[in-house]
Amino acid sequence: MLSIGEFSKLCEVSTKTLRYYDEIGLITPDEINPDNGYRYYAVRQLKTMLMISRLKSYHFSLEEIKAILKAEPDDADERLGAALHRKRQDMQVRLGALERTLRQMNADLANLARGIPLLAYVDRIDVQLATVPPMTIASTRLMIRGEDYDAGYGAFFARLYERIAAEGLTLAGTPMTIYHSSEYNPSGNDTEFAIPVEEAGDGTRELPGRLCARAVLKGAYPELQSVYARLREWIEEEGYVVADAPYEVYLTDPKQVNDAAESVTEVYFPIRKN
Amino acid sequence: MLSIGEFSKLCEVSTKTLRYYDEIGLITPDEINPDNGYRYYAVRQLKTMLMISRLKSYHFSLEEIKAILKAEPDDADERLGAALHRKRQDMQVRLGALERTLRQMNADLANLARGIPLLAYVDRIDVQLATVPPMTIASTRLMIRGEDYDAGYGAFFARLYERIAAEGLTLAGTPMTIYHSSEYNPSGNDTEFAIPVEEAGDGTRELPGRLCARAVLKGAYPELQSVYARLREWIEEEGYVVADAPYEVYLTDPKQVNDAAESVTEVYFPIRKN
DNA sequence: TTTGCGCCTTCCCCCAAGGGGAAAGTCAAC
DNA sequence: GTTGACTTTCCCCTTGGGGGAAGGCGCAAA
Repeated sequence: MLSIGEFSKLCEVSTKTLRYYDEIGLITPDEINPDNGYRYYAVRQLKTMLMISRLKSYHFSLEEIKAILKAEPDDADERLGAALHRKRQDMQVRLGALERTLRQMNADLANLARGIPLLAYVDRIDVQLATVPPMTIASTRLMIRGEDYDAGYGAFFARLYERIAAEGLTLAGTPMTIYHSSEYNPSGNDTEFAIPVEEAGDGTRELPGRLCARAVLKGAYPELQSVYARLREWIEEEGYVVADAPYEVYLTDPKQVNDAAESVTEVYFPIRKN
Repeated sequence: MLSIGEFSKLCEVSTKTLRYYDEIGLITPDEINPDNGYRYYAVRQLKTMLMISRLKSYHFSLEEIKAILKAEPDDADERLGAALHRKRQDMQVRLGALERTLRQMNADLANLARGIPLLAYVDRIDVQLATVPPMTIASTRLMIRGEDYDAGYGAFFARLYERIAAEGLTLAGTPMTIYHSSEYNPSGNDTEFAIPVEEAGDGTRELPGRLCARAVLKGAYPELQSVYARLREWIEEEGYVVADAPYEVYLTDPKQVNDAAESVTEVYFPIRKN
């Protein structure tokens, strides 16, 4: 039997942590003195704690670790293997993200060294006034999360193309996305995926012709926010106000253009004079 | 002027987040209607928010971002550059740690695939009974954090060697560390760095001869905990109890052995029959 | 002008994974 | 028997917000 202090020292885990783990049921002392509440750990629990520490170093949450430890012996190894597999995927994704972040930081540091402010490029985004003619679009509208966007929009456009083909409609432009939400919500935003067509049909609607501010983005989508910022600056400078939901038009097919830096996207804000 | 909802949508940041940022003073609305408390953001604040988002993607804390944004214009770029530099270091360290973790996970997965439980090696750690003769040690004792250990112990042993040389003492063994703390505390533990010497002198003390359980670790220090676990198991099985603070003896010089896998460390637990 | 609906406000509680410290009880060694 | 070390519970704090309630506004349609 080891007191909490001894156990703590051997595991290199604070007593605070051990009490917390007891509280959440991750590892409960082998014995608790009913008179004074003192916790006593069995020596064999050192190995359990070793396992917990290792899984923690693999960035499992305590909840996940608990599930792994509670597995029945007959399928414990299997479940552990599966969990490790999944977590490895996870870690590889994180690693990739970290590497991209580092490249971005390096680019920013290089710019700074040459005396170029980080956001200087925003002011160089070109904005034009555009008169957009009325059009007919085939569209689906739903709530979608920002993170699911990348994975989802391919599928939505594919389904739209199918529907257009099934109805025998004629394509009249490249895909676009209309952002209807009045604010940003991480758990989902009101988004409309649309493709312009010649004829009206089932599941199509009319978009009126109108005046728009337009900017073109060549390159990665994460830069889209800066395009929005620049557009709003321009709109204010020129004395317009926003009249409707903004939309993006994808001039290049993301499936054809595998280098994100080569993709071309237009951003439109419907506007009117104030 | 943009309402909080509009601003939120343009920045792809929730209104909750914007109110929180206002609360902590990271970005406060350009104007607040004194009648109803409505927040209104200036269009030029979109660029500030863009900057915040970018710094957040670099894993700066909101507190750090605030400090960067509040810098006076004359040295803003300088401070930003310095902060980016530091954070890049940080990210590189994290990247390295993540890569090591992934390698460990791969090793574990390979073991599992061959049907070897992850902690099987613990049971194969060899423990012997050892009678340690009394010795004299030159030592310094202090509170040190687990994380500072790697960086610190080189320095402490270097100072001890200096002192031994200055006093003209004769070396009688390799460096060792005695762990006096009765529990593990992440903010610092009572640790004694010691080197055996032949003669008594200033800042030396006697270590009595005694019975010990000893195990040898070949390889990385992170495995030390498993050696502790195995030792305690052995001590219990054999009917002994721990009589004093455990200590480690470094048989190989960490400065000479650059491959951690080649290092050899002994772990001793002073014991007596129960 | 009223009504309705959507937007905005504050307020409070919640998450992970514990850390810090207080007040009180207990153990063990001298 | 006393002291000092150890342990207990309890409560508040951290980061970066999310969820939802209750109530106050604003703008457009009827």
